[in-house]
Amino acid sequence: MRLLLVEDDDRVAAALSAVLARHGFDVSHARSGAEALRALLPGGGGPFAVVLLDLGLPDQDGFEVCSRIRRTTTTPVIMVTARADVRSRIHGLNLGADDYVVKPYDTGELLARIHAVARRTAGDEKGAAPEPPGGTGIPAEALRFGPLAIELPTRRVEVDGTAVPLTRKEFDLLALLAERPGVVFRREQIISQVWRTSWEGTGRTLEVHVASLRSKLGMPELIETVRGVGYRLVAPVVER
Amino acid sequence: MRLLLVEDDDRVAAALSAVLARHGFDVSHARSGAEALRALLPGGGGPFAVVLLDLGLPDQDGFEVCSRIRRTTTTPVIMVTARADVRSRIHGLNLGADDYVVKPYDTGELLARIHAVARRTAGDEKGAAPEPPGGTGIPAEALRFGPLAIELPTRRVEVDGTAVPLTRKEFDLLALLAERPGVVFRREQIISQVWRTSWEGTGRTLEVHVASLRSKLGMPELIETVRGVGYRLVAPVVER
DNA sequence: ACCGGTTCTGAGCGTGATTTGAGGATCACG
DNA sequence: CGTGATCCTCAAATCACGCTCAGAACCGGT
Repeated sequence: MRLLLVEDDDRVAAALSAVLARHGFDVSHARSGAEALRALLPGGGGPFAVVLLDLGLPDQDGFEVCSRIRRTTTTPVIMVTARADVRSRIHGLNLGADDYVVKPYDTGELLARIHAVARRTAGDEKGAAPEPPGGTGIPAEALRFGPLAIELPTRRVEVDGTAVPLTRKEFDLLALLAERPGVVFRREQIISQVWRTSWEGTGRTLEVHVASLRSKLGMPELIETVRGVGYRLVAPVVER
Repeated sequence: MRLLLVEDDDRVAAALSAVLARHGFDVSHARSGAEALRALLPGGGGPFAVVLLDLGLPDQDGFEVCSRIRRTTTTPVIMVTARADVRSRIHGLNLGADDYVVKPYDTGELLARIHAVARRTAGDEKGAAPEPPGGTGIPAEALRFGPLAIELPTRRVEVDGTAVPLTRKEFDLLALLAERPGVVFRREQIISQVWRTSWEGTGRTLEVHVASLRSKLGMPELIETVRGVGYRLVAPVVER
């Protein structure tokens, strides 16, 4: 379960991250409001089950950040802050925050509250931007590249209309590249995203998975290797 | 918007009711745990958007009441109590409560928290309480997948026209998957939806229920396991 | 308090998915 | 054209994951 921790103080963030990680959360860390909003964009590391938002940010007002998050996503927000006054609490909650926890807090309680919020919102999905106009309303998150179709929620991949069974890693890898067609992902980047451990692999693992993807998809040119850097998904030339 | 206020002290209840009513809520009042549970049964005055639950009840432990509410409904619960210690808070939240407010509280904050919870829950309302047999003829919301029919309000499941008795968890699990055929639910997602109380699950529980579902339905292929991710209900083949 | 049904736990097992390793191909650059 | 670095292929070994089964705990109704 992924969390986004928005906190400018690195020491606090590190300590809290450790605790959360120990309880099974996969924590991303943003040091500013801008960074947080970037992380919430598609491909920014999400989707996140919950955002823990400190109000004392350097670049902008925490309330403002919350309301921006609300404007583009439905990702739950728990405000975590030293501002204890009732006015702030009410303001925060009315801005769309799901909970408001005052520092200093008990770690166990914070965990319980995170769980409570996540429990309610599990299955909401789509922390992404609102659907582009003109859509049918239902199908939502499907990516297409010529004969290739990738359905995120369903984890199905089709080439020329016939389903291609992919394993977990293969699909995650493909989905990652497909989220940003054309841009080059570095090997470490890919590894830390697909394998959620930052273990610096010294094996041929990544290559093997890429190979198997290429062969399964039957479009070997789709995934281009950029020597010394990583890989990228080349978008077939489409009219614009 | 309907609220259920569970509070044994009539004076407190009256005062709070007045405030809530003034803010547009339709408040029902229960004086005991038993009364509260009765109110949550179908036809008891609900459905309620939120339950405000005082822990200091005369007839039974408030935690117990919460846990019972959770066992049969998904109605959000906000615990409102004088018990301020962290242990109680954590316990309450882990029992499935959505929020925990300590007396004395600020009325404005309570309102904001009610709204925050209701906002999240708006539009849930599904497999809550079972409808009494011989119902009023309300159009049953039924899902069909080939020979399989699922009636949500009635919690009945039929295969080839013959009823299949399912246990509570089995039904909830099936209903969850059936809600979005084809999409893959992660194990954590399923657990937090079907088992509403947060619990560090380190067991084979989910597998066991899936297995029993598969065998009871006699259509083992209906629920597909997606290795490393979770499960999905295979969508009926549709032409496009 | 009892009883029947439901839910949870733990150990062992099988099946794929993932990783590893060695050698061969390819590339960039002098 | 040579050379080192980088990437690819292929198969075998490892490992993680989900499945089964049986029994224990637990709950709800009588």
